[in-house]
Amino acid sequence: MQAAADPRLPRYEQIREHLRRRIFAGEWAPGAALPAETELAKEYEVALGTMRKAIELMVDDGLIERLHGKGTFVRGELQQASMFRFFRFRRDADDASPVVPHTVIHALQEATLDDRVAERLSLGRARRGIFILRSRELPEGSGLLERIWLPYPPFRELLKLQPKDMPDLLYPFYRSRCGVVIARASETIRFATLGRDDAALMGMAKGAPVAVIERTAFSLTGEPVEFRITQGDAAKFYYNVEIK
Amino acid sequence: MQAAADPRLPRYEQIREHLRRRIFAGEWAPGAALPAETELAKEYEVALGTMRKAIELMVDDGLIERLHGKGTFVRGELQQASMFRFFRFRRDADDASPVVPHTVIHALQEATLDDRVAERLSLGRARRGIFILRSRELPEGSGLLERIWLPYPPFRELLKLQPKDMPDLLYPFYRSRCGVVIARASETIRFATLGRDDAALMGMAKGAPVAVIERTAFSLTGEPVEFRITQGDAAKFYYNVEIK
DNA sequence: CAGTGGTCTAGACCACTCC
DNA sequence: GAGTGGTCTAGACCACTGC
Repeated sequence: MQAAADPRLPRYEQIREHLRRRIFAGEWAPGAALPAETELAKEYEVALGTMRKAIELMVDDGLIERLHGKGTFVRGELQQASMFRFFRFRRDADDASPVVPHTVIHALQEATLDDRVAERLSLGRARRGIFILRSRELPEGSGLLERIWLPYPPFRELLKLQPKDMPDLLYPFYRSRCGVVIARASETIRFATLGRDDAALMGMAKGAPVAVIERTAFSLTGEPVEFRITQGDAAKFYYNVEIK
Repeated sequence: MQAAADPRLPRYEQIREHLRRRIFAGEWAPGAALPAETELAKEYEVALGTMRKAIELMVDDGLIERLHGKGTFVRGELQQASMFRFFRFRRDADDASPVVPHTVIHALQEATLDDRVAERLSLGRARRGIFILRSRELPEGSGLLERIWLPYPPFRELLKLQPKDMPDLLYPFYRSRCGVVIARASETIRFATLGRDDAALMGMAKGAPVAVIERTAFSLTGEPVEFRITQGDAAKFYYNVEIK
């Protein structure tokens, strides 16, 4: 049960790495509680302060979460991942409106993942996988157009679904039906203009400017498991960055 | 010398706040070293661990920086603030080319700050201030067009300059000539199309798509002291976001 | 070498949650 | 009240920097 990592690293780094592996190995499922810090300190034969440091680092990593008086828990889904956070679709910018966008599935099918997608998903070369094309619409009108590529395993399950049974939120579905927890994502933003087909799907003019967000989503184990390209009206794009 | 903050807060929070104030008050200039942690622990009459916690928080805030074996230093300028980080202007994406963009000053003058700008700078109402219009160009060709608004004090000094004496990098200049250190900034990204005049200045077509970055920059004391609107070719805009 | 920050210990007591 | 994480102490020793 001892950490077998590089002994030149501080103990708390070794412990962090070891606990991370145990979480990846499924010893504690997402949402489950880790042993109390005093337990873990005993188990790893270190002082409480050292254990706390290791745990704090994992909290910073976003891997676990601490709740005073309750315990330390493996983080569930990635939060704040909605593509709508990049856009201002609300009528009057009054905040408290947790409207769930309506989803329209245009395609849900097997597909060959081309080289670009295969590279993002760290697949050796082009392979069979799953392709989804969908719109996400708010009552106000226009919304987002989304293309999603998934590797065949572990997402084969999705092909058994009727489009009408597709959930609005995919990540909880990935977890419950495919056993994959999305823990992290990398997104790039750029601008482009709409091709004819996409324009028709979005109810916008051909050549209209759009913001394009490309997201690679990673599982708890750090593997890229989903690649997604989302397009939305550039005029409604809005994003904030804090630097220090 | 003791912290006079809310005594219900943890000691390390009180100490953090107190040290922050002392830095703002100029007790240690940017780049200067704070006393050693053992000294500070004695001064505040706390254990070393408590002092370290307070210091770690300030490091996370970006206010100070620790160097093993050397000391703890007040951070100098805001880093990574270049507007070019939002764009891909490089020829072949070969990285190691620290090219300093060439700056062209189109205007440097007194101006009345309109309500929108005055609000961003937390000025009661429209006031006199300074307006700068400049281009930042790379050898490759097109670049960025920048509008900058500054309140009259402490930037009056700038008006004595000839445009040819304006430095490429403003923040070090603000510090050395106006006594203002930029410590933090808030940026929003949106999309627009070029008006006729801006298009001419940028050597682009009227109506061409641009990414617009609006930045409010804050001094060490937390006051907004500069408002800036930067425009660049939307086709070259590129930004990355990591979420977890 | 002296002086700095980094790691680690072995405790004590407090604050919060839940039964 | 039992169990959890949060705060704090008073030390020890290690690792890095610069004279």
